[in-house]
Amino acid sequence: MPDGCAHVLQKVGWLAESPEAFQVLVLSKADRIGFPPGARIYQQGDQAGGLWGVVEGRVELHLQGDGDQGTLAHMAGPGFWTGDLAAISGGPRRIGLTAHDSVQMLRLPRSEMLRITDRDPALWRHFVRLAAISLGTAIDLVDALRQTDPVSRLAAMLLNLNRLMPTELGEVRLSQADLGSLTGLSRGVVNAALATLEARGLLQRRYKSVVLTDLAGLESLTHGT
Amino acid sequence: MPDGCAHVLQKVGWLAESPEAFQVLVLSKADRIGFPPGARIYQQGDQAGGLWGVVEGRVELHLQGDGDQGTLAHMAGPGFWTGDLAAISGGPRRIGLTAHDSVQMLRLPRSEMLRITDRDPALWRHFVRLAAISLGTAIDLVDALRQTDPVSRLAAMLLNLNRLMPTELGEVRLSQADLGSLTGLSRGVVNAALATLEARGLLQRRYKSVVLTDLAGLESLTHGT
DNA sequence: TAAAGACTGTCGGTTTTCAGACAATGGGAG
DNA sequence: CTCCCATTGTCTGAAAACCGACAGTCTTTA
Repeated sequence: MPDGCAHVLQKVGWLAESPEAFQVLVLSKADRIGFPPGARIYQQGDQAGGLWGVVEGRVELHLQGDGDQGTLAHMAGPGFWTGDLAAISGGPRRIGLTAHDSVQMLRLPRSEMLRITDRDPALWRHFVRLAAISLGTAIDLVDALRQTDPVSRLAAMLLNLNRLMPTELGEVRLSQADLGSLTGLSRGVVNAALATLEARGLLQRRYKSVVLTDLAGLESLTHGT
Repeated sequence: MPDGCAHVLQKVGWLAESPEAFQVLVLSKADRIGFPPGARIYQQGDQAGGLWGVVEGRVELHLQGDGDQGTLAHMAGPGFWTGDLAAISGGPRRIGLTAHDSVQMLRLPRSEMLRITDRDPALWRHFVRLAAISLGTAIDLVDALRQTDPVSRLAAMLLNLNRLMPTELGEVRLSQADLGSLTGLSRGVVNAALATLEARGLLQRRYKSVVLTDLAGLESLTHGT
């Protein structure tokens, strides 16, 4: 098993809840690959390449592969897994993945994945769980994007980001421009919305980051006024 | 096996691609239940109740369970399956489901589902496929909601709806008010956007419906510009 | 330490959306 | 067949978001 992987992965995400034998099997077959900031990990239309997991750093999810790289749709940190849809169905990638920081990734090739499940079909169950988590994340995203009020939408998006890239202090380290891209709002409106939320004591604006100080308060904003 | 189910289900969606033994097993264990228009099938927060499949009619997907019933987020027709996330992870429902028309549903209880997979763990694989399809649908929805231009957003949403509730002529039978609720736009803007698309020859406005006449043209609107 | 670059907070003009209203039209009920 | 109601197409004023621009602040690099 690659050194340093297990301690991270077993602390975060779905793998921790799988049987240890399964963890060992997955981790021993997975490659560890590093990417510099901005590097393309995979993009829309690529053929299925297996599962990818974030070990360290943050990755950007892109949609609408406009020939180029598509627009920034979401971000995620350690413990996030992706590629399940393409890996399972064998179809082309639906999203693109790009390194935001310097990133350490874990890759389980599709062939290895199939080999593992061939040997023990019951392990499919754990890939089901993985897909279910991805689906939950997508639903959260839809939930956030359906908010029409900028303040609510930003609050929902910040909660999602905090869930996908957790820090001890509830800090979301993203520029307001990035938040604008994620929410589909202009930078000016993002700033105003952040100011509103700060005035209500729900968060603090920092340089290139936002500190969420009242998660419950933010949550209450997202379900109807 | 319930009469009349197989011929529908085997024509649409994921089940058709599964081994026949799996189809028979699922269909023989599933209940068939009818709902009148507007009836609540399940709602957010409910405990996992298994898989639901649409046999006939159309269902509404609701999000943001605002105490009441939440806002209309999506619609789907025959061949659509849902409930996988809750059924698999055992957690509470993330979305609510309501009958739009008079609806015939197929329900596979969670207990039956687990019994089936206990007997033959390899069948998990087919539930993975099911979850993957749901994830693809969710990504499509995110894709549509991320369009900022009303015309593009509406075009993307119409394509999604046509995919989820296919008719022979590419007809989406929904009022402009419903389309407004689905896209998060006001009715007036929906009308204007439809007029624009009609002027370009991409669709035809009808009473309580829209006929898509140029799917490729609509598709090209959704990626950039 | 100093300079350069990037980000934030804010402003004003322009464009767009929203909310509500109205007449005209289509479809269903009796 | 006629009436009734829901839906459409359109318009208005009010509200909001977008865009570009600017000075001030923060961080990093030389």
